[in-house]
Amino acid sequence: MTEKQQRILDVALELFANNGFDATSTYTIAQKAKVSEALIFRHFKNKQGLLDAILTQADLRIQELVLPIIDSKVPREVIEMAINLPYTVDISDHSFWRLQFILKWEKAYNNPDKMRFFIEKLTWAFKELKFESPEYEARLLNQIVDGIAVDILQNGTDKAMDLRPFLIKKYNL
Amino acid sequence: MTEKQQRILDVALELFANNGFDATSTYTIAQKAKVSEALIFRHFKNKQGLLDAILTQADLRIQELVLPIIDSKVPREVIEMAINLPYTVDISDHSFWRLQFILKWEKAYNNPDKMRFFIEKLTWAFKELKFESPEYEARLLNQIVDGIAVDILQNGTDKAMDLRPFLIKKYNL
DNA sequence: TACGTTTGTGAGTAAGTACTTACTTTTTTC
DNA sequence: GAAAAAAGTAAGTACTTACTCACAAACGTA
Repeated sequence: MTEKQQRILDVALELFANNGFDATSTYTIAQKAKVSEALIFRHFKNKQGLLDAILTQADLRIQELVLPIIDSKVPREVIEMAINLPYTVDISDHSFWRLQFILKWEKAYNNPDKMRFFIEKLTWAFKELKFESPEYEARLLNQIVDGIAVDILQNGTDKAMDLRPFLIKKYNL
Repeated sequence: MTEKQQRILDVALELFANNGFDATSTYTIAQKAKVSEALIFRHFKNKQGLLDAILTQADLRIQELVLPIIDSKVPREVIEMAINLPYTVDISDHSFWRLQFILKWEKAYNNPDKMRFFIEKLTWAFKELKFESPEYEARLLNQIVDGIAVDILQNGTDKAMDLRPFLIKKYNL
């Protein structure tokens, strides 16, 4: 991956995340990345290929973020890490996460199975902690975490209420 | 509002909600609505005006849905209605709600204040019910309801887990 | 140093795009 | 029932879009 290639990906990610895929032209991407428009097509075949390349890099980053939770053997820790998840995302990664959530609204990119292992791990943790309905608890917490992430991404870290202490207490951690 | 005008709005809503605003051309809208493309511009001035008209109708429908909750004087009922909210939305209104959530990702349309009265009512209800942190509880429930709505809209009523009984029990209603 | 391969570009192109104009038809109003 | 207003359209226009192509520069390797 050359430097120009990565620059194209970075610019495209930012523009896709903030203006949307369809509202972003390859011409604009080329200009902002300071390369010729043709280079985009040389490297990524077409506009769709550009998005695919971004999403391939994306999947790695997502796994990276969720892996410590999947790997943990301490139920309490799993729940706590899940609650903290949306707050630990670096601001420089916000564009990337925005794109992730935006694309979920397009059928082709909405893959609920992606979060399966995460939900299963939560279920396991709640079961270990003797919660009455681990499956429901897991689903609920997953939705809460998702909701908090959306809130932070849409309104900024500062405007979003920090629910961590409240949730930690609620779950008796 | 003539029949053709309403037909344009209906078609535009569906296309905007499923393909996105930018990916939907006025030509396609006209074709599906079986009117000339020029009629769209005659009635709604431009493409943006078309979206604005849709959103004006939208605001009324949203208020309609939330009003019974705002009006209720029974705390228990307020919480219960809030929990049920996403499940009571008619399937024929799904396009409309999808658009609402999609547009939230564009700064110009993201107005967190829209939900203020709803959150304030929840806060009031939790306070009445002697919950320890009514503000936090309200925010959390708002996010849960939002999350459930997203889940239903993205994955369908059937695939989404029904969390109602679980939540009703959790809140001791 | 020669040579194949990769990286890069300027100048296209065909197919959209939102929107306008000049005009006709229908409806309303007195 | 005539005149005014509103509803409707076909055929454009100016511009943007994703994408191609012919060619040049840089690079790896023998």
